[in-house]
Amino acid sequence: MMTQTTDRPRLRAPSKRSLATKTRILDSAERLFAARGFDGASIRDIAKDARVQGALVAHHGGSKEELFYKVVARRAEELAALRIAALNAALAQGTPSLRDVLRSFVQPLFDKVQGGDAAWAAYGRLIAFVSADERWRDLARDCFDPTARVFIATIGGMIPKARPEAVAARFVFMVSASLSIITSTWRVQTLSQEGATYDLVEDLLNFATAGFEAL
Amino acid sequence: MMTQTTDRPRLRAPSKRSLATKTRILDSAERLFAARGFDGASIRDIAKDARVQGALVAHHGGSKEELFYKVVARRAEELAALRIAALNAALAQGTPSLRDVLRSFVQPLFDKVQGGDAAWAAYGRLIAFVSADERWRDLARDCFDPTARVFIATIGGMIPKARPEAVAARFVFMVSASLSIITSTWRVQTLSQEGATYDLVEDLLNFATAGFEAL
DNA sequence: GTCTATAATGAGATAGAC
DNA sequence: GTCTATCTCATTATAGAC
Repeated sequence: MMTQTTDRPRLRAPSKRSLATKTRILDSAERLFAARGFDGASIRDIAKDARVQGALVAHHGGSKEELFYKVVARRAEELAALRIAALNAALAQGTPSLRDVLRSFVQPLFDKVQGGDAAWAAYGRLIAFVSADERWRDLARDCFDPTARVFIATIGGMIPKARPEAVAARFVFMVSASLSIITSTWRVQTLSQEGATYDLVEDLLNFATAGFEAL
Repeated sequence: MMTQTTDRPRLRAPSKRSLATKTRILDSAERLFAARGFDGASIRDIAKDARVQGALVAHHGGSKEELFYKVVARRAEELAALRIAALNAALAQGTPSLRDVLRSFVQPLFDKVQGGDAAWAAYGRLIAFVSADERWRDLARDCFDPTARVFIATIGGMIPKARPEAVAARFVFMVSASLSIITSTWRVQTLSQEGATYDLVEDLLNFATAGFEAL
């Protein structure tokens, strides 16, 4: 997975220009992977989009698969930190509601996705791709499972009678439903024949909270 | 989209052998598209898997995109019929519960997917791909929206106070969660540290029914 | 309806100069 | 760290014989 073959530290830090190039490559890869999927986006397209020679993509990203990993991992840590911070803020209030806990998982991503940053919007679609395709099983485990475990443990503690598998299953259901907001908002609009915008995140929280409380 | 350029009927019916070949091609395409996605599966792989020359795939399937459409559409009609039949059976009993109505949508696919038929298992993954990628928007509309509308109307009739958009949104949440059973059962097992099998369909129905009833 | 053969393009990866 | 150039292979699609 790593480009470097030894564990020795690099001789010098990368230059500012190099870092900027690498960021541009990762940004382009993120956008194109999100738009066309892993196989649908080519290294050449990514290089062109980043205004860079093809060999540079290999230099900064390694193989195509390594590049995909780097793109997904890049924002995963920030997202995890936001979610854990939101959870801790909720827990600090004494006895948070189940809805507060679920919100602290769901809201940070949507704040980013709907916050006007196109890169985060792309990243949201990327998460949906990763979650829907067993091919990225290891990647999902590395990037998203640690946070999920914390939330599942917290939720389980709030519903002592519930079996752990039932909590985990409902959590996966909720995550999947939340990603459908990113991939399928158009579908909700088509099916309800409504053009108006509509706060799907609040609706998801209503739906999921009730689903958990039924335990 | 169609291979024929005119609407005139064909001069003669396809031979048995031709039909068998076409079926074999669609079966292989279904399996490989489900395993690797649209871009990940090549026409060559499909031809090889079907033990057929590449040109025959083009002859029976048209372009790669047309082939994908045909594969998805092939079982969509049967699935829709099973769902509508289950719904009508539930409605014939007088006043079915919301859970019964939701089950009549969800259960037919899982009966097929878990029924030991590998082709239907592949088709289930295919539906998950189609649902998660806006690229197949038109395909999803053509193949799955008519049935969805019937169910949304029925559910809406059972919860008169609910806004139509809220019902449609919850329906999309439920569909997405149900597809996560196909794509992410391994994830539930990993996150709950349980090796045991577990009836996720019943759990999904509990989750979704509570989510709808909260309206 | 089936096949061989091939056209035309694009893919990922890398060697080696600077 | 960057670039040019190129290798090798796979891709979809189609022409034309049978």
